[in-house]
Amino acid sequence: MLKGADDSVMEQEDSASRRGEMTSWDINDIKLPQHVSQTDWFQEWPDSYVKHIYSSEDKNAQRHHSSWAMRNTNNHNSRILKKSCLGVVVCGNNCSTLDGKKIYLRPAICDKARQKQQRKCCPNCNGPLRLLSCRGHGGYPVTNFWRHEGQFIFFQSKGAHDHPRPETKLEAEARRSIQKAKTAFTPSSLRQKRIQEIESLTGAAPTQEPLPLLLSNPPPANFRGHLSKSSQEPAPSSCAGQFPHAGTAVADGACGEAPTWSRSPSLGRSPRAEGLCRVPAAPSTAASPRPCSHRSAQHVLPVAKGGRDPFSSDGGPVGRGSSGARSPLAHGGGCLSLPPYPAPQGGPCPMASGAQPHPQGWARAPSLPQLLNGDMFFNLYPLR
DNA sequence: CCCTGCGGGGATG
DNA sequence: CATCCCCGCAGGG
Repeated sequence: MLKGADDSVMEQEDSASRRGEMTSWDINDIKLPQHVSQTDWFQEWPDSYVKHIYSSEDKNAQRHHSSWAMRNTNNHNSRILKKSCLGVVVCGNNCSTLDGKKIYLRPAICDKARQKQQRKCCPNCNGPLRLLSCRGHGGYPVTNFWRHEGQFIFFQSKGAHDHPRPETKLEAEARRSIQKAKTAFTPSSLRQKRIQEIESLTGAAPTQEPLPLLLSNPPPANFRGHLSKSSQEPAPSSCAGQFPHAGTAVADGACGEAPTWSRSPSLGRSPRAEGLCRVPAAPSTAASPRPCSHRSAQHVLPVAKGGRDPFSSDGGPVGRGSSGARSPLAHGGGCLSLPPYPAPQGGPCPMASGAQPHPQGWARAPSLPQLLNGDMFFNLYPLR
């Protein structure tokens, strides 16, 4: 409300240290600052032990949103909401899209949905999907805390994400709905036939490929609806697909490599299991109704109760000396992880502004302002 | 279907 | 005591 849009980026850094007003408190304090001269714009990608004070009017803050995939964690304290990061879903084959981007899907928040998600195939190459869990906080997932106090909503994050950014919530939703729309026409059983029909008619591979939206397609009609609905939460990063440079920013050499893969030796099973998913070298021809069937391969994880996180690669946190092993810094910066999907004009990124100044490696944001220049930005961000 | 928040409860330190 | 996690439930889109 007091801020200009254009200073959102620099502001963060600023806000963090603004006269100690912002940092002199801890989410656990009995008393939090009562008078705050300025509230922060909602931060879409908070990272690295930051604190923010939002207006209690801020929709995103009210909903405790984050573009990181955060799930509710019970801390047995109803006054402070705690959420922990689920990491990011990557392609087990470490494939790249035609424009060189890596696959960084948003882990489903719901446990069940997440398990189901992992049984699906990479939208790009049909390979198996793998959940790269977050261990940015002493071997544990990064945690975010929210506390509603009077006129403000206090936010604090602990830990630095040690993985690429997943799709934003809107991007994930958009992708889902597109896919659904694509398959909606055909009642499952007929799908195959249908596709073949189309194929024969058009003489070309049906648009039914692995995952359409991957390579640039118009966003679903309802996308706009989504956006406008949440016009309060417009956004940046997602204007990906359409922006050439977005792709370059993505992972590539920098991000998805080595450390990433060395990470989960024990996932489910032997990597062989992936074989079930056909993994064409050339995604473009992969087409056809692929029955991705590496199902059983995954949920096999014997979930010993108490074992932590059955989904992710390994049992415990620090356990495998991982934290030291994969320092984000090793990846060189600039991993935007903009999803390979096209982004509707105006970009979905619901949340707001900024780019995080913290050079922790992954968290380099694509500077919203760069993507959306002035006008657009303002349109998306009605004054509040 | 899935997201979100709540809260009981177990495991571990 | 603390923190971590898992699970089911309920409300809502």
